[in-house]
This record gives sequence, C-alpha cells and structure tokens, in this order.
Amino acid sequence: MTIESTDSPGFRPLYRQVHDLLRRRIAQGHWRPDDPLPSEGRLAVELGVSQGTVRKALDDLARENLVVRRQGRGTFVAAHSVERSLFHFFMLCGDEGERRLPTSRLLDCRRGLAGEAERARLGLPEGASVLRIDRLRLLGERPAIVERVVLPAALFPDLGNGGEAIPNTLYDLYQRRFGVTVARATERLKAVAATSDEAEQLSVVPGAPLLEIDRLALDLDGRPVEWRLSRCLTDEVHYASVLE
Amino acid sequence: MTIESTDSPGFRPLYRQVHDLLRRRIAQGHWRPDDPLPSEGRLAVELGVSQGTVRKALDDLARENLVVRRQGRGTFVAAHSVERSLFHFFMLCGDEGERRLPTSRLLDCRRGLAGEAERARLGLPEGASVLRIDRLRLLGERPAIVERVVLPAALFPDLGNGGEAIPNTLYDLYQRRFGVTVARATERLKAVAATSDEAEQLSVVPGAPLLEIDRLALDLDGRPVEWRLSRCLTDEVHYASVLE
DNA sequence: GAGTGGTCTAGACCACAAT
DNA sequence: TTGTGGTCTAGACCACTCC
Repeated sequence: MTIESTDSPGFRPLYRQVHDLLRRRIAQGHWRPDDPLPSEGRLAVELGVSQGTVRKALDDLARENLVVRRQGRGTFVAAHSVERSLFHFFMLCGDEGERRLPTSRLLDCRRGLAGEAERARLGLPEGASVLRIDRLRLLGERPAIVERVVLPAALFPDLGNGGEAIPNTLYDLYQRRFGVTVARATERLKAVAATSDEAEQLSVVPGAPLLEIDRLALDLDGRPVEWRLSRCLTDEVHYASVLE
Repeated sequence: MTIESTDSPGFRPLYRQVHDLLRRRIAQGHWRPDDPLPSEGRLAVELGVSQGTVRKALDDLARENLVVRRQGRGTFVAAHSVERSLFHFFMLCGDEGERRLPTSRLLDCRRGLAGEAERARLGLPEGASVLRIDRLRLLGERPAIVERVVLPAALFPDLGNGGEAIPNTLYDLYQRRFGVTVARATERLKAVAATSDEAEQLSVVPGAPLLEIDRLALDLDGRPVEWRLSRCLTDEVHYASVLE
C-alpha cells in the first residue's frame, strides 16, 4: 500500500485508495465470486491503515454491490445470482406491480464481423468479431420481447459453439465462466413501431408501438461487455424506474 | 433524544434514530431549504450522542439528497434548484447524449373532482378535488411531449387561480411556495399509440408510437403529491436510465 | 470460545470558508 | 483567527456465526 502525499495533485483519501485497490483486485479475479475477503483487521494490518479506514472502504464497496457483508461471517465478493440478474437488470414489471420473470426461446446464435454500430457501441477496433444472440422472450405464455445480444467475441471464447445451450439469464454465466462481471448498465428507451418481422414474432400488427430498450452493460472497470437491443410489447407490462 | 433499549423489538441504531429525527424536522419545515443545520458538534451535544454518530446520520442524509454538506461552511437543507429538477427528474436526453431542456406551453389548468384513477394513484378519498395542468412541452422548436399534471388541490391552494403563470419547472415552486418537497418519484414506461388529439399536437400521424411516462412523485414522508402522465415523441430523443 | 462485522465513542489533525 | 466539515486513528462493547 503506497500512501500518496497530501500535496500531490491527484491526492485521494486513504479509504478511497483502499477502496480502489480492493476493487482492482476483485476486477482482476484475485478473489472469485462468493469468496470471502480477508477480515477487516487482517486487511488493516496488511495495508498499514486503521481498521476504521478499511471499514469505510468496504462499506462503500458494499453500497456499490461489489461485496456483500454478513455479520458474524465475513465480507464476500458479490456473485450474480439469477435473482440479482432479474431484479437488478430486468426492469419490466406487471401492471399490478408483480415481478414477471421471462423465459427465453433461442432464435439464432452466430459469430460475425462487427458492424459499424456494434464497433461504436462496444468500443471495438475495425475487424473485431462479435457473437450475436437473437432470442424471443416470453412473459408467461405470451411472446413479449424480441432481443438481440451482441458480445465482443474475444471476451467470450467458445460461447454458443456446437449448439451449446444459452441459459435464460446470462450475467451469472458471464461471471462464472468468463470472469466478466457486469457491474453497471446504461439504458436508452424509445417508443418505436414494430417491423413486420417483429410483428409476426409478437403477434401484433406491423407498426404497433413497442418499447425499445438499448442497453450497454459495463464491467467493473467501466468497459463495455454487452450490447443488448430489446423490443418489448408493453400492453400488460411496463418498465419501472425510480428517481431519488 | 430518547435512546431506545437494545432489547426492544423495534430497536434501531443510534445513528439511524438521529437520521430519522433530522429527516422528520426537515419534512416538517423546522428548517427551510438552503438553511444551515446546526453544526455536527452542536447536534451531538443537543442529542447527547457523539459527533461521529451525528456525522454518520448526516452522511446518510446527504446520500439521500436531503442535505448538502460543504466543507468549511456547514450542512444545508437541500433546495430544488431548476438544475436539480431537470437533471434529476427529467430523463429525456438527445440521442448524441446532450441534455435537452424543455420549454412549456400551457394548454389548460383547472380544478375538478378527482376521478377514480386519480384517487387511486394519489391516495385521495372520494370527493377530493384535484388541479389538472395540461401542457405541451417543446424540445428546441419542436413540440415533443404532451403532459398532464394532476395535483391534490388541498396541498396547493390558489395555484393557477386567476390566470397565474405556471412556471416551466414545477418542483422548486412546490417547495418554495407550498412547502412540498419532492424527494422521490417512481415512473412506469410504456410504448403507446398516439391518439388523434396527441397526433395533432405533436405533428405526427395518429397511431404513431409514443413513449408514455407515468410518474408518481412522493414527498419526504413517501406520500404521493403529484401524478404526471407524459407522452413523448422519441425520434430525436431517448429516456436515459442507469442500472448499478 | 473465537472470530467476524456492527455500533459508538473520543480525540487528533487537515482543508476550507468566512471574518 | 475561528468554526466548519473531512479524514484517520484507537479502542470498547455488542450481535451474530461457527465450531
């Protein structure tokens, strides 16, 4: 642990330095999801700071959902449970307020050269290749979402090769199999008219209004790791957002 | 400051009790927006707890945007600046990422008996009256949003009477003139088809897809104080959401 | 009983703003 | 110079989990 001088222009508080160091270690896979971190006391000794400083860093990491703290047990690297994937990253909700869990039907899954829009969104160089997953997602029995997931092929070797099954919730797969943790996502929402293909898949007339969700998912270092474009029927369901 | 026994079933930590007490005082107008709170030291003496405990309570209040802390100056009750209204509660954004500030053209503003949907959404008893404000909102020169704002009339006496002007940003008006602080809002988004009225106001064809934003705004105590239904053209603009 | 995080305290020193 | 919040430390005690 190198302590920065208080005069240096890029000075950050000690607890922030500890926070960033631990965040870096988690991002690099130094500990795996669900692994316990060393105890506050041990970290304090290792890093040469007080336990209170380590505590503040860990509390911040917990607020960012990077670790989970459990009294009497320890501090653990956060894992992407299916529940977290759905509750944290799936914002569609029944109109009576109940959570609606989607199922998925795979339509297509293949690799290809990244197009211009894909390169721009994912920050890829010319010539990079991507994996495209097209799915139809159902709420109950009803087809409700057509979705394309675009992944940088380099990050997800072998995924989907040889007709391998694609699970319904992807983020825990990214984390467990490829060491890619989705920490954050930005979404852009628009109302669009259904194309004739989409209309057929969703059993509506062409031109029917659909909610388009354009999501970019970022890893712990803020690098884009997934681009997902969903077009959703919202007659029985809505996108829930909280501003506070 | 009454300290609860650690055995009582409803036990909350001291810093939480301090937090709630201060939150209550702010909600009741004990201090006005932009007023300074007593210093950490003074509060600690007044409440009979340590300064560290007060600090933790104030840090939490700051995270919830109820107060603003300024080093060397003090801790102040958060005020709804126009900027905060727009940046925190107006999520529409140009497709190139730039903020788009709307202007407003008042269409109608009148009181009436609350309908069933209005009573349900705002938690009003039968017979309650509401104030309805209909506006057309423009992004640049372009009409882009038709919006209805529904307010419990009892909370906003005299608002809009006698042809009084309705400002573009309402939340700072609610706070300064009526002591109503919007602390939180939940939004439900859907894609809908433009009615013929909406189509005319927005210069699109009937049936064109619009983004419907159904917002319920809550005060510091979690009570509904405004229901706002917006229908937006999203060809040049999108709704931005961050999941983290 | 040993080890963990959760709460609470007391005090030192720093950075910043106002006077 | 005074008063504020910001950082850092050290230590006490509690609640919870596991052995």
